Formats: sequence, C-alpha cells, structure tokens
Amino acid sequence: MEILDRKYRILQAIIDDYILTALPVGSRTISRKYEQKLSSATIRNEMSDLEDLGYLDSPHTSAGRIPSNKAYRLYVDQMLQPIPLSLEDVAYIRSCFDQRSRQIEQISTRLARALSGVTHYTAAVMTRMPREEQIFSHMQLVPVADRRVILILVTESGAVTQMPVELDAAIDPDVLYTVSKFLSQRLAGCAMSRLHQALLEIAEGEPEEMSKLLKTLAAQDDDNMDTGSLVVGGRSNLLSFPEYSDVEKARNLLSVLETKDKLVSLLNTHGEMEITVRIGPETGMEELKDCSVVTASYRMRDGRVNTIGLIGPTRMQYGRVLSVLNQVGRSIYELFDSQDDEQK
Amino acid sequence: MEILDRKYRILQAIIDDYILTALPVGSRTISRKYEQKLSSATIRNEMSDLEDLGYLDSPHTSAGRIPSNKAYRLYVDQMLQPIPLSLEDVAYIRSCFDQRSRQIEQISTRLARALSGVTHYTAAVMTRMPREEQIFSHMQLVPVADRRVILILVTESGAVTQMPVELDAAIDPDVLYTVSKFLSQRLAGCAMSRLHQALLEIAEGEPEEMSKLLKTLAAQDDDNMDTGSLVVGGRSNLLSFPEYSDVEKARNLLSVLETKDKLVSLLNTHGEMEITVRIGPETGMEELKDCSVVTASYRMRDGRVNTIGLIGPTRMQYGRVLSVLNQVGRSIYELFDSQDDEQK
DNA sequence: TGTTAGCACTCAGGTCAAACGAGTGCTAAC
DNA sequence: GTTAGCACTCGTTTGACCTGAGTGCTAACA
Repeated sequence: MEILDRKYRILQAIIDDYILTALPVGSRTISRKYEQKLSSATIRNEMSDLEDLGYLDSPHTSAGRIPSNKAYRLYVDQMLQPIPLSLEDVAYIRSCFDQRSRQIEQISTRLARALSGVTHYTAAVMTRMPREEQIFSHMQLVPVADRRVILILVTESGAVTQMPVELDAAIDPDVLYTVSKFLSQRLAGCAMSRLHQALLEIAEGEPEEMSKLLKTLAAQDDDNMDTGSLVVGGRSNLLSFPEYSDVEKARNLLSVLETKDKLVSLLNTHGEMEITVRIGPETGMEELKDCSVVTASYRMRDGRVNTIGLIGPTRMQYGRVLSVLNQVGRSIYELFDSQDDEQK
Repeated sequence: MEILDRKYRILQAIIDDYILTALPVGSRTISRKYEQKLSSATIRNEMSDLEDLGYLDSPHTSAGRIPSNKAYRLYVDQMLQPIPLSLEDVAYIRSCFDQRSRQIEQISTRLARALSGVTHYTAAVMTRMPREEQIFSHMQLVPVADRRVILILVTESGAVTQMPVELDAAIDPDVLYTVSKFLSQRLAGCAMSRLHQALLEIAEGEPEEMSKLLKTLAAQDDDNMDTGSLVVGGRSNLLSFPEYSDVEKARNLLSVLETKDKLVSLLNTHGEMEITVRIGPETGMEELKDCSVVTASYRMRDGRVNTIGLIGPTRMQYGRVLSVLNQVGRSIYELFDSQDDEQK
C-alpha cells in the first residue's frame, strides 16, 4: 500500500512537472525536485512500472517520460488540488458581470476575453435559450415598413426574442396593437415549443384576414427563433504553447475554432450543469486529439443557459482552470443576488 | 522608351512570380518563364537597375530578388489586370445575399466565410449604421417586465434598433402604446443624432410623470445605440502562408485580429466608398508591416454601411481580390434591385 | 526485499566542415 | 545593346562527430 502511495506521488510529480515545462520528465528531475529521499534509480524503477500500467509514455528511449491521457484522467479525477486565484483574477472575472451591460452579446464577449486572459487558453462562450422550457408571456408586433413588421416575443422569465416578419398585406398599426394584445392573452402560459401549433389552432376560428396573419406568424417563428450566441476569445493564446509550434497543427486547431458546428457540438455536453473535463480523444474530435476541453454550464436567471469552454493542450493547468470556472459560477450567482436586491 | 517598357514588364513578371511562389525570383526564372527573347544576363542588368530604383530588394547576394512595397504600390496602381472569377466563385458570393436571411449578423458571417473561402485570406466584415445620416421614422415601447421595456427605433430607411430600458416605475401597456404613438408623431423626420435633444425638448412641456419617462428614454439611447457588428472569418487561412510559418509572427498577427479596436480602425477608411489597398506600413500598424489590407465599403439600402477588409501577406493576389470585391458590390446591387421588384 | 550505485547503451540535438547550387556582378566579345 | 562566360557569394544540405540527458540492467547493500 505504501508503494502504491509512492507510485501515486511520483506520477503526480511527473504530471505537475510536465504541465509546467512541456518537457519529458526524467527520473533525476523527480528525485531532485520532488522526492529527495529516493534516488533516481528507484524512481526509474517506479517509472518503468507506471509505463507498464499505461500511465506514462516515452517519446523515445533516451528522453524522459510524458503522462498518457490515462494519467491525465486520473490526475483530473483524483489528484486535483484546488488552486486559489489571485485577487486580481477574481476581480477581473467579477468585472465581466458588471451591472451596466445587460446585453448578452457583450457579457459573452467580455467573459471570453477575461477567461482567455486569466487562463491563457482559448475560451468559447455559448449562450442559448432552451426553448422547450420557456413559457410565453406576451408578444408585440411593431410596424417597420408597409408590409414589414417586427415580432417581439417575451417569455415569463423575461427573455426577449425579436424577428422580422414579412406580411402579405399592409396592416394598420392600431390593428397590429389590438392583435398583439389579443394574442398575448390567448397565448399566455403556452410553452414556447408549442407556440407554432397554438397559433395555427387560434387561426382556425378566425376570419380570413386574421387567419392569414396568424399563419404567417406561425410560419416565421420556427427558423429565426434560434437566438444563441457564440463568442470565442484568445485564439492567439494557443500559438504560444510549444505543442503548436508546428504551424500545420495550429492551423488545424484554429480551423476547428472557426467551424461553428464543431464548436457547438464541443460545448453541448448534454445539459449537465456541472463542469466536464474531456481529455484528448475524449473530445471525440480528431483535430483535438492532443487538446483538452473543459466545459461548464450555468443557468442564468432569465432561463438562458451559458456554456463556457476552455480549450488548451492536454497538459492543461486543470486545477487553475477549475478554480476559474468555479469563480465564474460564483460571480453569476452574486449577480443574481444583486438583481434581487434591486427588485425589492 | 522601349527599355522603360521592358523594365516595366520584367518588374511585373517578378511580382507575378513572387506572388505565386513566395520565393525570391532569379534572373534565369524570368528569362525562361516570362521573357524568353532575353537572356538571363540582360534580365540581370535590368533587375540591378530596378533594385537601384527601389522596386526590388535582395535578401542576400545569392538569392533572387523580391518586390519592395514600392513595387507592390506600382503594381496595384498601374499593372493590375482584372482577373475573371470562376462561375463557382460568383455563385458562392451571390449566395451570401440570399433573400431568406435578412438578419445582418447572419449575412456578415456568411459573407466573411465566403470571402475567406474564395480568396484564402482573412476576411473582416463590419456593419455600422452612420447615425448622423439616419432619419427617425417611428418608435415603440414594448413591455417586458414590470419596470423593464424595450425601446424600438425605426428609421425612414427601414433600419431597426432595439434596446432595453429600465423604468423608474411600472407603466400600463396601453399607456406605453399611446406614448409610443405620440412620440412617433412628434419626432417624425427628426435626425437620429438629434433624437436625444428632441426628447428632452418635448419633456419640457409635459406633466411630471411623462417628463420623467422621456428623460429616462433620452438618457438611455446614447450608449446602446451603437449597433455595429464585426465578424472575422478565415483566420486559419493566414497560417498556411510561408510568411507566417514563424509562429511568433503568426501569433502577433492573430492577436491583432482579436483586438476589436485595431480591427475597427483598420476598416475605418474614412467614409470613402471605393476600394482601398494598403500595403505593409501603409496600414499604419507595426504588426501588419508585412501584410496588405484591402478594404471596400458598400452602402446598403437601409442606410447601413458595410465595410469589408481582406487581410493577407503583402504578396497578395491583388487582381483576384479586387475582382472578388467588385463581385460583392455587384451582388449587393442585385439584391437591391430584386427587393425593388418585390415591392412593386 | 526494497533500495541504490554503477555502467553500458540509446538517441535527439548541436556543431562543424565540406559540398552544393542558385544566384549575382563583371568583363569581354558579338 | 545583348549575351556568353566566369569568378564569386552565400544560404542550404549533408554527414560525421560529440555531447548529454536519459534509460535498463545488474550487482551490491541495508
């Protein structure tokens, strides 16, 4: 058991050192820097065992060892110690949720910048509105031009969606207002996902002209409803890691970051609200086979779900990244509290 | 005079070749590939002259010559031949202005992707609404929560801006509608830049409660009015050019592309509606000293100004880039025409 | 039995000189 | 004015060599 413990410590030391230096770690390094009681020969034996167990790889005979993905997995699952953030970092993260800027897009941009600045990795921030869980509160049609209006939908949690609608015929603003009021009453409490259906049902019993308008509205909403935003910050950070000094690799990675679909699928960790760490192949993407992705989701008070992803080399400073994401969570809840105060 | 003409042709050949290969061009290459009537020795003499004139640089004695920025300038100003685009490219560009997607953000994203895809450079697309030239048409206040409303402004050219406003007290939706109608009438024809002022003036003569509301509105609009969007596509393209095989250089460049301010200042070519080419130091940015930036602005029918920037190495395929940007212009005008049709 | 010292061995990376070759500039002849 | 020829330059490639960090194994030690 004692041996097991020692192996464990040695493995941890190797991972720590490799995360720091990105250089294969030799037995002497460990014996000098981490386990001074043991000679390099002993470490060597242990390292050999660890390699047999699949926790270490050796790039070639006369280099040191580097941690395998399996080792990182163990590290993340069991060896992680919380790393306290500096006050500056905390302040920086907090500042993203400043009261003044309510625009989501703006918060996301700031958050992405802050996260990439604090961690030196690349940050992706996705905001989406899970429609299924939203409840319709009211709507309004705002005239823009003769036959063009803007449809505004407000949910019970206070989220607002706008979309342009092209009408078949011009409609008087006052009529639009009346219709808006009418529909708001009729649809109140309806699940956003049923809206389409509900509109068509209402259209049934109405006179020709009205029915036509409702059908137009019902037809519209489906496509444009999707108001997710996706912001990426700190792309250039990746280039400062030695693992991407090979331009071709860097290019591949960057091009993933430019493909919205891939990025979205990376951030969609199926609704779990916790922090997820995916190492190398666990990302399920060939291009990211030597990257790790840490994602975290936060539910905002208006029902929006914010997903943050931090992308870096597999030898990521997991401890620090997790601390940062926890701090983000804390800041979000602080924001809620202060808003509640405000409402009183 | 004939000599002059020959020098000119040789210079052009050198630039063409260098743009193609990124390799210093030697006298033999020119004599074989471009000027078969002349021996390499003759070319050599001419090249020597061209170097004296400042059009060519030699990296070292035994390499060929590379064009100087002065040469690129001459090339862009006088040597450019229009390069016809393939039908695929034209179709691709056209597809960005597809009728169905009116959302600006979406058009910009698609355009950025198309441009970077077609040219293999990096594309930045900025959309802004020059407020000074916009005329107010009407507005509407849409209730969201008790004390939260959305202010929607519509201009005569049909552009729509929305912004959230926090009120001091709850106001009945019907009252909001009446106020909206009232203000729309009073403010009709007002320059958007005067809106703030005009609101305050109206507030003067009104009863306490109304005056308060108007002042809140006036206070709000200034900050949030700025609805420019900025999208960048094809960042990873840059990494495929040999000039950026040095990761440090690439990183610098990428980080410029992540700094919104720098990007905006790069795209702001002071309202000229034509295509602008800036070569190396002409960009006014140290980080871009061996990049060229081609920008073009297009005024959209709703008053928005769209600015496109293509960023690549100084040995850019200027001819092709200009053809692409011209095609974009053409597509935009086609879009207008088809919209006019539709309106009939 | 676990630990350690010692030693032979491996192998990437750096250094150095030589060979190579693409290119130039100059000169002399056409 | 053009061109062939030639000496010269200089970055790049090649290969031999050395170095040093690291390993695995063995034998001795506690």
